[in-house]
Amino acid sequence: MTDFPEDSSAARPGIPDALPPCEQHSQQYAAVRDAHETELVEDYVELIGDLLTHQGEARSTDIAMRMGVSQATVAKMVRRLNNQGLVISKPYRSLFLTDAGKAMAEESRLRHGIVLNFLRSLGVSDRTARIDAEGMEHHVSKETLDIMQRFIDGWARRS
Amino acid sequence: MTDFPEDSSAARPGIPDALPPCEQHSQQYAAVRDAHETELVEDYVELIGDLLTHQGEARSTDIAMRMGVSQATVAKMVRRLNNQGLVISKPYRSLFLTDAGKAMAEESRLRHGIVLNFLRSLGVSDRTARIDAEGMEHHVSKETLDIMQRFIDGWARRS
DNA sequence: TCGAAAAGTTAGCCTTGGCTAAACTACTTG
DNA sequence: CAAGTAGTTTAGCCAAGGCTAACTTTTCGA
Ligand SMILES: [Mn+2]
Ligand SMILES: [Mn+2]
Ligand SMILES: [Mn+2]
Ligand SMILES: [Mn+2]
Repeated sequence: MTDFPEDSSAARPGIPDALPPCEQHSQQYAAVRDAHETELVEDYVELIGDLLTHQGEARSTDIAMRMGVSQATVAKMVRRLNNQGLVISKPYRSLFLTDAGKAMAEESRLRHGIVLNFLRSLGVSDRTARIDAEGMEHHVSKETLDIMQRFIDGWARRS
Repeated sequence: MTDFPEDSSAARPGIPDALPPCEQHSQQYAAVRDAHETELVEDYVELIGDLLTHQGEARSTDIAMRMGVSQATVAKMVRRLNNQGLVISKPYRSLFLTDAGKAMAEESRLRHGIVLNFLRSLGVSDRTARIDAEGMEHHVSKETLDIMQRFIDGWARRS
């Protein structure tokens, strides 16, 4: 079908992929480092949004339980989220999201849901799909996400 | 088709996913933290293997260029890889892989290739597929990887 | 209502993975 | 074969993201 005529290092049967040009190659790793910088923040904000939706409040002890991390670790991260204007926290009270936080939470929730449902529609078990999606979601570009969404739609229509 | 009867929090049309049980949820994040611990090591070892294959030698200056990172950073990582018994390095000489290193390189290369070709076969452009695969590869379970491989096979037969 | 348990905070420690600067070794070329 | 350039190593700095321990505040039940 497609044969990637624009890229001489693309896959051809039997021929192992050559190394991509240096500059492109380093951009791949840079993109991963970038994703990892924002990843934790996205997961916290998404989780806070989910807790607010499903339990009505987001307490740091619940976050610590869900994240599998100490309360001290949560406290430190919450200060960061506060400084970044994503979360509103008053001492000894539950957390809330700023408008920016709500936007990030919603965007993350949507993206996470697409990746999760894409894996499910491929036939991956729910348990595994959840584990894989938790990490994969942060490394999926807009282009890939759109393709996943279309794939889910096609699968839903067909089933 | 499948309706995930075994999991009440699985996707149903219109109903937003509930939060998974606490213990399962924390395992998701733990799996991501685990993946990130081994991720860099895997990328270095895979890259060293690729350089040995495609250029005949793996010099730390080339690694630094490809990774988009300073030579000092590479030197520090190489010492770690040495201590972990993955790489053989003699002062001021190119690097080689131990048997354990070769095994890890090969496993990573295969996994990376499956994820990359899976994205390509979905219709993702080569450039984007390479970027996304570089991060996704570390978050793909055996179960998902097998499904991706079968998907590629089906696509290859069909095209 | 008051005292204990739960929740939240703070301080200080550690490892990882970046960086720059400076010193050292190896390679290349006139 | 002697510079000079390219490659490598080491030292020391920093931020992120974990942890434990000790403390403070809030919540709850007898
Ligand atoms: Mn995630
Ligand atoms: Mn790889
Ligand atoms: Mn990678
Ligand atoms: Mn990742």
